[in-house]
Amino acid sequence: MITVAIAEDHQALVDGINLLLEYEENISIIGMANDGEALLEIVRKKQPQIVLTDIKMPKIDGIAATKLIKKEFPNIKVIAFTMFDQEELVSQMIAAGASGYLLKNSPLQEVINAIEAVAFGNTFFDKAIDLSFTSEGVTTTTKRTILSKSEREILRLIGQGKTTSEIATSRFTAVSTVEKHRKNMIRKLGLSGKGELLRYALEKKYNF
Amino acid sequence: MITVAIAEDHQALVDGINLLLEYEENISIIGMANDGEALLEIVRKKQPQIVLTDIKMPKIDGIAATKLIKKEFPNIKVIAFTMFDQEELVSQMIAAGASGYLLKNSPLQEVINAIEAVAFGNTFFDKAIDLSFTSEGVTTTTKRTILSKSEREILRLIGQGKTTSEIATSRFTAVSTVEKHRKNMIRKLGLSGKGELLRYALEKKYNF
DNA sequence: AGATAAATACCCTGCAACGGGTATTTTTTT
DNA sequence: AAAAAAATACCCGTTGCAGGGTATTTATCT
Repeated sequence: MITVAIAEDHQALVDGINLLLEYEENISIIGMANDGEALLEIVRKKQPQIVLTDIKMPKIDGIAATKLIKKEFPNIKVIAFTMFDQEELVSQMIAAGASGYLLKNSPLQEVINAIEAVAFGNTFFDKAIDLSFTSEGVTTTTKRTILSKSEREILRLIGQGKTTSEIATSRFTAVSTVEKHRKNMIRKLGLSGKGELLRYALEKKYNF
Repeated sequence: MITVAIAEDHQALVDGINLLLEYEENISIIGMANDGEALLEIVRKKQPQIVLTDIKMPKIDGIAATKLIKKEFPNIKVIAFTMFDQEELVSQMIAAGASGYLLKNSPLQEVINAIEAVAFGNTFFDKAIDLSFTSEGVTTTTKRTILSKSEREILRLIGQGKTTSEIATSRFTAVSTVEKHRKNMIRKLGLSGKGELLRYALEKKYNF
């Protein structure tokens, strides 16, 4: 019997998965949560073998939740179940310790396949996911382009719609400094073009 | 027997609804589509009594699809099933002729309730929907700030990260035209500032 | 203590996006 | 057929963001 906990803020989808697994003899859902905090509670109490989690969630996002789970219970396998197939998110989930990654626009049957594959010790990544970028760096994960503290703060402000000069004022630094951070981030993240950094900031924001 | 057609681009959710309705004796799903175009085909061929449709969909969105369906088949009832609870969208769906509006973060059981209510001739709106704005204007709906067809198309392309000149090229129009549409949208939507239109486009897209 | 990374701040260039007009043609609605 | 709305295209000017440098101070990590 495989025990599973689900975290997902779209109740309709949770219900759907429940219905699907109701007739699966060897899979049992032992807990459901609508946010990351509730998920952690369930995990601590019931220690499922598999956690199926959304990335974009209230309170604690899926990436942070995964890190915490893997830290406390390295044996629990985590599968991401999300709408986003951005490389960044996939790689962050892998870095956090996820064993699988499912997209919501794939058939529900895939959920069963993924749960069984991961329970068996394999990894399971949706076929739509481009894993090319991991080929060289799966083991060395945390070497990836990581933003510095100031950069992340500025990125957050960009995501809130602040302009460069507003950010400079609120941080008591020069406009040129903020601009420099912007450029460095663009370079680090491999972006190009006018709106791309804002786009990136927004994708991260909802995002999780 | 109530006949239903579903349009929804998240296959997982379609599968979930299918599972749910499998054991409902008096509801039968006679067609499924992943985009608006396919939905219209199904509707024309099979003429279901109820159409359950997402709003954000490829090719033809739920609002446009609803208008077309209600124009050709006024007796077919349309229920919106979406993640968005924006006033704007709700009122557009009502204007388009929808009889119900469900949010994806409500229990799946609600789908059955809505289908049955609407099939019976009632309307069904998710309790999370704020309908206060309709009190004065249900009949006169179409007075709201609504983007035109070209504007929406351009907004979609903006959301995809296309620049003005790329959009102009792909639409075989002048750059100045696209710029004009941008400005008009900014005015209509009450926005201001460089990235705001992109931000708006992205917020609508993921909408969520 | 020495090396490395981060944060700070400035230079210059170019262009895409905004903000404000006006005007013509096409489509849609009445 | 007339009126209204949408789509087309152009004008002007301003500014913020990006792309390319360089350089100094402050943390941080061996």
